[in-house]
Amino acid sequence: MDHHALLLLGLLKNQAQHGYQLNDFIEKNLARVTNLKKATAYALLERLRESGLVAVKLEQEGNRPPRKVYAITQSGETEFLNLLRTELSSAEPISSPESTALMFMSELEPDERMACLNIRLEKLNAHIANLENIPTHKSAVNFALERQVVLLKADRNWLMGVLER
Amino acid sequence: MDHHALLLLGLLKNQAQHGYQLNDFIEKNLARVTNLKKATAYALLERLRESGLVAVKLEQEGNRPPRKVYAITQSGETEFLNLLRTELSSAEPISSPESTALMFMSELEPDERMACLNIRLEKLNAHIANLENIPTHKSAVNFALERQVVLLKADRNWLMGVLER
DNA sequence: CACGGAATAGTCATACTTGACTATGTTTGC
DNA sequence: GCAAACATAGTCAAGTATGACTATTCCGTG
Repeated sequence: MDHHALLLLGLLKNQAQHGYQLNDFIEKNLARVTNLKKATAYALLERLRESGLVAVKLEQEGNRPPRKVYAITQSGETEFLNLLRTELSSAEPISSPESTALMFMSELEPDERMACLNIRLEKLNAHIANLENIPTHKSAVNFALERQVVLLKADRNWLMGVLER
Repeated sequence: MDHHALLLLGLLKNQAQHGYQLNDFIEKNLARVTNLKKATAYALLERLRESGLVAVKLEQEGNRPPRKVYAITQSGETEFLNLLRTELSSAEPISSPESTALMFMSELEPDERMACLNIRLEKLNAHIANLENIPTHKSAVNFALERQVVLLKADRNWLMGVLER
């Protein structure tokens, strides 16, 4: 949850926004580096409000449905910095679901195993190509994307090595 | 959840076990490649039982508390292979909490930023050293650990590059 | 100017996860 | 020969996450 809160607080620190705006931005620009989902974001915003880390103001534009505009509060800013320091100093093991599958690889017949891993390789390559085609991204996201590419490439190269054995 | 189920089914396919045994093995040997927690495992075992993927038998040894011994069923084996194929073919973006922090790095003063990242670097190095000191691990876990080391090293090397800029 | 599709703005039931807790049995150092 | 530490075997309340769903408004095109 912490990193989700960090993300929302960070975006709100930059600019007060309503839920739709936040989610739209996340879906369109950050989907590759975060897995925060829409419903989760709304729920989290509500929790942040309860904790006093963000403040809500109702707003209506023309006949559009009314919006809740969220703004970061003073204690929200403090919490943001605390979370940022903590997360930036941390290094958790990288545990993607695939690690589990790799443990049991040998339970499949060689043919099938190779087939699955080749599909995986294609997907990794597609992800990488996709990321590298983004026109020099908004600088904030930059580092996260760069790291993502580095990790994906390391994963791909390792996988290619395994396929050769 | 899928990969958690895959892990439990895979362990049970190898040998019928009770909850404590499973959790003990996971904590002691797999903590570096999975994040399945004890309470989660017990809850998941119950769900697997409800779905008929595992069968339970009560057992008692001496005066010890009675145990529920879980064994994989026929349909459990089928499901295991399906999950294995799916996960082995998949390639999700690697989204660790740190990615979010990296996006907001620039919100910290340079000094503090460097300090945090250096702590992170130390932790990455410690993780790597730790993994490399494991005496050639049980072969099943092998690939997952190997990949973990590869990813951690890629992460570390990238971080060192960033620190130099 | 009507109609379909996209944008806006969420909600909700359900499922999943986990820190903290309970409770008994076994071993070990002194 | 007993108290403390450790192993065994879980449970539970509370917190989190999300796919599926609702409902209104706007806009472009025929």
